Amino acid sequence: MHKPPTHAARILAAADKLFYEQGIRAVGVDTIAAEAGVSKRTLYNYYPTKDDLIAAYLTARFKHIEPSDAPAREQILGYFDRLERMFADGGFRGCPYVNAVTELGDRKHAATRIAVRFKEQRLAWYRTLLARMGVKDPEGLATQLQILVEGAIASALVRDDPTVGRSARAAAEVLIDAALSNKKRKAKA
Amino acid sequence: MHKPPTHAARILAAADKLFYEQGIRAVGVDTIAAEAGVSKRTLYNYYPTKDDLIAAYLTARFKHIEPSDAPAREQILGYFDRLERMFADGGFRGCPYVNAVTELGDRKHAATRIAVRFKEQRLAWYRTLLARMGVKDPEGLATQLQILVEGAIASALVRDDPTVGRSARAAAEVLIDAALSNKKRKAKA
DNA sequence: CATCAGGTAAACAGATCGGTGTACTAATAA
DNA sequence: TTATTAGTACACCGATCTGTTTACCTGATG
Repeated sequence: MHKPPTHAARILAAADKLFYEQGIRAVGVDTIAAEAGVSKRTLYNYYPTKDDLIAAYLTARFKHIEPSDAPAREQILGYFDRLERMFADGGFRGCPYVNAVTELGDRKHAATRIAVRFKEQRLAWYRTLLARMGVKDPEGLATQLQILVEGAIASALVRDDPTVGRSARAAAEVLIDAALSNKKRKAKA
Repeated sequence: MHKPPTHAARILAAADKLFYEQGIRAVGVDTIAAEAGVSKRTLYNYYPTKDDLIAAYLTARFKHIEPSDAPAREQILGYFDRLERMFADGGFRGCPYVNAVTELGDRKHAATRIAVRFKEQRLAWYRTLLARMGVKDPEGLATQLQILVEGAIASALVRDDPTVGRSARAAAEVLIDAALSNKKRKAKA
């Protein structure tokens, strides 16, 4: 039973596609309405301003992840593998949250705040898994893993080369192993 | 003896300030002309299109660096220190090249190609220094260092927190040391 | 003095931007 | 049947965009 998508959903889908593929500032409201097959009036009925639509776009992209029961190290490295797959899929255009921050350039914009929260959520995910692994400084290493992820995204974008995902993954392994052997050494001392 | 800046230079300085602070798409040609204290006609006389001005903006930002005679490891870590200082300076808005790629979203745009060349130049710098240090895979580690730099930039931007520079530097140390101890181990074997 | 390159200010062109107002239509519920 | 709701098509608003045109000015050079 396929429920037909509501107007709001079609608008959001069109905004997601166009905003991500072409950029927030590059796409006009008329274009989104046309892509959604909806009159501009209806669009403005659901999303009173373009800023609201931008915020909804980023909110809808916000995929929460929770640490699973799988081994922490595998979960983290698997994340890098998924990254590389995203890079290889045609049409990769970078991180929508980082892109929104740079395109809008306004720290008080609702979209910027959503972006910050997204990155915080990701950071907490790394931190939880690293703490479970018993590394000495989960917060610091979580930040470093996040740096690797952001850097892989940016590098894949400007180089147009998905294999940086593998490089980032390898770096993550070295950092994690170093943090673990550190712990062992400390434990022995 | 202060030579008065030429019109072309004043226009470029205005473009640099406004493009970097507010974004390429967010700034109009009229605004740049006004900031430069120059008529719009004069601006278009020096830079026939906005795209030309964008390309000139990125070209002017292109600071070549050559490996110096200082110890390679110090040069690389010093680069991260300079990064952190840039983050802490008010008005940091990310990497102008990455920003241009995301804002323009056109791989054939002259500005995009300048961005790619810039990153290649940086990569070559790391590679040369790492090769001088005798690490096993200078190319791979250079990519990883570049990932750290890009990631630190993106993270500093969305977090609005300069200290990620330190985290990236620490990660770079771990990666470099691991690559060196690897080499020693191989040499001993 | 005459010329002319290089600058100015300002209007203009044509397109697009975010957002509204209006008049019409189709379906639904009282 | 009639009133209401939710949608459409489309013109319109003022602002802004890149880029051009026009008319004027000014200072150096012959």
